Amino acid sequence: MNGTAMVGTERAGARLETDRRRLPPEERQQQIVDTAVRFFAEVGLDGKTRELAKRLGVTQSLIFKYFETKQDLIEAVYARVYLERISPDWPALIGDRSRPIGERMSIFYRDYGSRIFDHDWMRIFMFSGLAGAELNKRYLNHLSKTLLEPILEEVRMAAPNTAEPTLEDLWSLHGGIVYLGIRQHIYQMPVPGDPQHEIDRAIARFLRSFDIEGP
Amino acid sequence: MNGTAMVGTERAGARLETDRRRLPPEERQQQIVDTAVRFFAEVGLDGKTRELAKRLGVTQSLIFKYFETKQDLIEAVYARVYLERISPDWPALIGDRSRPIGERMSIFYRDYGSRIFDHDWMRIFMFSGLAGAELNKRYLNHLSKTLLEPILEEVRMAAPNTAEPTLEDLWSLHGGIVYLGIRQHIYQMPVPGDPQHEIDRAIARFLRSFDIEGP
DNA sequence: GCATTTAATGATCGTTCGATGAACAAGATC
DNA sequence: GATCTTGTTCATCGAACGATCATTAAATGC
Repeated sequence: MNGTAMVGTERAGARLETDRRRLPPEERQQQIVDTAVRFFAEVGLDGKTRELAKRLGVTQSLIFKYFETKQDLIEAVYARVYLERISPDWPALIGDRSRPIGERMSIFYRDYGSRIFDHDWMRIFMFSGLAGAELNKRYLNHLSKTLLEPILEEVRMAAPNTAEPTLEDLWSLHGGIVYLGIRQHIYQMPVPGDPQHEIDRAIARFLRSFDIEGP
Repeated sequence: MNGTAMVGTERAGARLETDRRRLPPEERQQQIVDTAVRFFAEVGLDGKTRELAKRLGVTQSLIFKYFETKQDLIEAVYARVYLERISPDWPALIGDRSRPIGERMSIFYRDYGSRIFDHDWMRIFMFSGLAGAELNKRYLNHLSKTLLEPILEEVRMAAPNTAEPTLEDLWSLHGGIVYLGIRQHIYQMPVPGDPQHEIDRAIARFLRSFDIEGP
């Protein structure tokens, strides 16, 4: 199970797969982080460096050539995993009043779901949250400020002035959607085959309760 | 740094409250489980028995007099914590058609919330879920069968025959409510001071989206 | 082909883990 | 107050942990 690219020199295939492979440092470092993401997502941040090394097919000591401490490796895993979860396009999408709010929310949560309904992300986010990492709070605060609050404003614009939605209402909708991923990847329960359909239903119910047409 | 053992009042020969105390086995066992619940909820199931012993003010070896292995202790923690979370009264409440469905759901989730919006429970449930414990699945399946499905039936009874709610709709509502506790106890974020108010809003929105009057 | 550089290994350090068993002492009974 | 029971401590085990460092061998330049 060698996942990485073979190096240019192909010498008549006499090389054993268990050979000691010499990778460019940058490539090796990336490989370690890749594997560490999957590894820590499975077993938790208390996963042992020896087992990680076994998955990598290298010795445990090699890991410490690329990361001074285990904590440094974990930080690299955080950095890797927290990228790719937030798109800079979302604020523009949310504020695009040429489209109905239901459509905007549907597209947003379709994209959002495709990024966070991910085994590794879900579990590492939960592990780090339980460990008290500051990253989770920063992430959620950022989410609230740059996405939920703008959505709230747009929903208010679209709603007849009867009863106004609150930010907590949006957190509730958000929680209901995220809970789909929690059921699947944390509790490992079966979930509906088409999450987007459930998400659209949740959005439609939300908007309908404020007399707004859904997606 | 260790504040457990030292004595403040120096009455030589007098009864020292922090002395090595000899407890009835039943009492000691209960005390260990009590402390272990709080301890594991804080640091996770990988918490070390020596640190737990320090909190108890006893030696580490004493723990193994009452529990053959650490895993046995964890099972005892599970058993302790999973009790008290489900009331036998709920099915009768949910099926009581002399009251409007909104009121029944409000009362149910008020009681449910008072039981699960708990620091120790929330975290241990999440830790054990991440560890792949079978208990979580059993708990959630039980919840679905004995509570969510009956609620679904009652909501359908109360709804005009326009659009029928699904079980997934109820999971979505449930997730939105539970997410309040997750934000508070897992991510340690500030949450609204009156959770019941938010819960009632969520229920009202849910029912309203099916043209039913809320609580 | 030989010297140089440097990934990667292998052996090992000091520490800490869960767990064990002998020794000790608190409390009841007589 | 001597005796007995047993809750608790003390000392320690082997395994496993993160981390270190001298050694080995694959790539590179001359």
